[in-house]
Amino acid sequence: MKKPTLQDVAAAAGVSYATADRVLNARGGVAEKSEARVREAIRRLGYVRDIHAANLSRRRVYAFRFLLPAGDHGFFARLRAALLAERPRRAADRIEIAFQEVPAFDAEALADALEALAPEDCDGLAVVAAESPRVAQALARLRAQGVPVVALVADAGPEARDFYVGVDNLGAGRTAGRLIRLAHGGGRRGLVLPILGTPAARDHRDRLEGLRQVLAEGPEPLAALPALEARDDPARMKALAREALRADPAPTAVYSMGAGNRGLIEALREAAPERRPMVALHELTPHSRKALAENLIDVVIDQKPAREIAAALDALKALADGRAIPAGLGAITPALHLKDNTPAAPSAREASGDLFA
Amino acid sequence: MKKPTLQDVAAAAGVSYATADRVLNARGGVAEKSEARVREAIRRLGYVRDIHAANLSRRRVYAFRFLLPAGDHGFFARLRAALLAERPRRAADRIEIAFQEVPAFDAEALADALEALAPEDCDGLAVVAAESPRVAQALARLRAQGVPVVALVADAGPEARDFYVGVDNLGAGRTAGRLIRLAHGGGRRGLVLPILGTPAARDHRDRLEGLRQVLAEGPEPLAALPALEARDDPARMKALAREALRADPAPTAVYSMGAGNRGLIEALREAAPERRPMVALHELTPHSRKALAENLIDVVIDQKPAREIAAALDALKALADGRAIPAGLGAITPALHLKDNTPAAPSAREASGDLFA
DNA sequence: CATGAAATGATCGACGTCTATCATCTCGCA
DNA sequence: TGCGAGATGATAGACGTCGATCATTTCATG
Repeated sequence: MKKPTLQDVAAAAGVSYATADRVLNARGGVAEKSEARVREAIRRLGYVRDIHAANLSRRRVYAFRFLLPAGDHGFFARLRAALLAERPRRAADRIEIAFQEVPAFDAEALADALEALAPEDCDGLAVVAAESPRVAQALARLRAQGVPVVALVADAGPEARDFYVGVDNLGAGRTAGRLIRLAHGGGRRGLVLPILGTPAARDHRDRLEGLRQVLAEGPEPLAALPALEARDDPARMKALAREALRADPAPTAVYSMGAGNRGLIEALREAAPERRPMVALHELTPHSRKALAENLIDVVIDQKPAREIAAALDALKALADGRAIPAGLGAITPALHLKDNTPAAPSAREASGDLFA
Repeated sequence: MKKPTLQDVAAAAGVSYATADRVLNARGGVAEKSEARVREAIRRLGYVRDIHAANLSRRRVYAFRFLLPAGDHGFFARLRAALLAERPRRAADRIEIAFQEVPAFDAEALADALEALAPEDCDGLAVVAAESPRVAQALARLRAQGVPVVALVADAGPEARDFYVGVDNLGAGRTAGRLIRLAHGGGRRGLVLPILGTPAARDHRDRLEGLRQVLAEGPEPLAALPALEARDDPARMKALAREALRADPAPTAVYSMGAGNRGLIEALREAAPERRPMVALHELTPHSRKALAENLIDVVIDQKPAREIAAALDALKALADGRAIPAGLGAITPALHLKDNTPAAPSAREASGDLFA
């Protein structure tokens, strides 16, 4: 009734432990016939290698490396904090997390960093990728050298990595559009103001596209203004938003799909509270939390960085162990937060990622 | 640089391995002075017991038992499917999941089942609890016998369990209210129809209370009809909903906080599609997915049963190992699904929980 | 039939911990 | 001074696997 060991498998296959081991660990030098009998015994007994005993024996620690964009604020800071928070927990499972910052939004710098990586000190790599030929090539080299690669948040293209963990940004944009439509129920007319960082960013483009799709749907399309480009800069955002909110006709809804929302929130706070537009924006930060609490905005769409980190680690572990990755692990569903379903803020220590304070 | 072993601790403390082991495993018979030195060495070296080596040595497998309400449909079926899906995955981590059904909504039957449990074949218990004296007492006995108890979905009271995993139903109801307010933007007047299973259910009561709080808030309260009691029965639900939708004035929003939504959806499908009310309901099922896709409803609030199961297992493991439970593990934030952010449906095999098909 | 390569068996010492046993040492106290 | 209880040390054998080494068997080939 208890779990069979490799010894049991060997006995069942009528071979020695050594031969069963040769098959299991693909050491070669086994006759086809014997190999078949061992595999059959494994199947029949439902043998599963005891990964923990194996790791103990071979003194294995999983060295996983994360390449994350630098940045002390906003989403990447949360991603980094989530990673550092996982570090001590995963240590108990022999997972050692190496963490390296690379310049944000810079495919060349990312490629440099990837090219500098040696496969021997890395059992798995998670990277906020970019769709660039050099990045793809650097990843191809690493994978050829046996390093599993997980793309995180931003994909490198289906061919360039083993697994992708991230949200569906088109779906996020469509969901924002859907919420905006909901807020224009009862046949109310509206004018939607989209704000993005830059159309050069793939995720922003996807969100905008999703928004437009839904606004254009159905018998009563909603009108949209041209998208503002705030370049993820709070000051610029504030100036643009202030002006746009004063325009006539005023927008009835605002969807900000990039960063720098602090500026937008300041502009909203200064504007007349009555008849403020419906506002949806991205990422749960101290500022957006506060804005929700103060009824300055309505919805925050969040990428759940902590979940993305956890999923990436689980995927890397599965890849390193040669196991199947559970279905749906990489498809992170963006969370919608309104005023009353916002999880408690992480403590200051966790948020800063400083676990040694 | 590598992780210290108990051998290292013993050497650093100037005692033998045997004494260090006596301290670590509280076997007694150690002088206070020695014990202090061992503890100090543990602290200084940052020693952490290698749980996997320890489990290997003592042939430990975690026997966790789940008591879930019976029922082939709806939420509990999803909870059960999620549990069975975790079973093979957790087996690799020496976690053995025993699973037992108890009659739903029956505190006495639950207490019977709990009283029948023997602590020796159970290293941890997760249970969809109820706030009843007998249940509390049965749980108290088990905990006194060293069995950690996690309440799942429905709490047993803060004193009666070690940990609670579940959603904040008041917050869920408030969020539904918030969405309904959002759908009545621009000063539109409205009439909200709440539907629950039974006011006897704590979660339904909490959701209703949350809804009412938010509807009553602010300078422009929204009116609500008396709550209908559908008793989680689709047929009854359909009849009640059909009648309510035809009333004059018709409701502008419907919030169904219980089960049996199939009936509500059928009633909506039969009603005039133009000017249908805004609809929010609970639990992502095949029916609610379909209704989202067909634009019959607007929002589905989901408890994320798979996440609740995973959190319960993680909590049980941490309790069994005497580790701290990560912050925020038990507080499941309910998910809001609109038409475009609904995760892919689990395959038929997964949904049925039948993994051997 | 001898030869050599390929296949197989047997076994050892790790890995870090647990459980157990037995021998030895250190005291206070009679 | 000697006794006994309590504290400590030393060590063995497991847990299931890995990575070796070395000896033995099998078998096609010349």
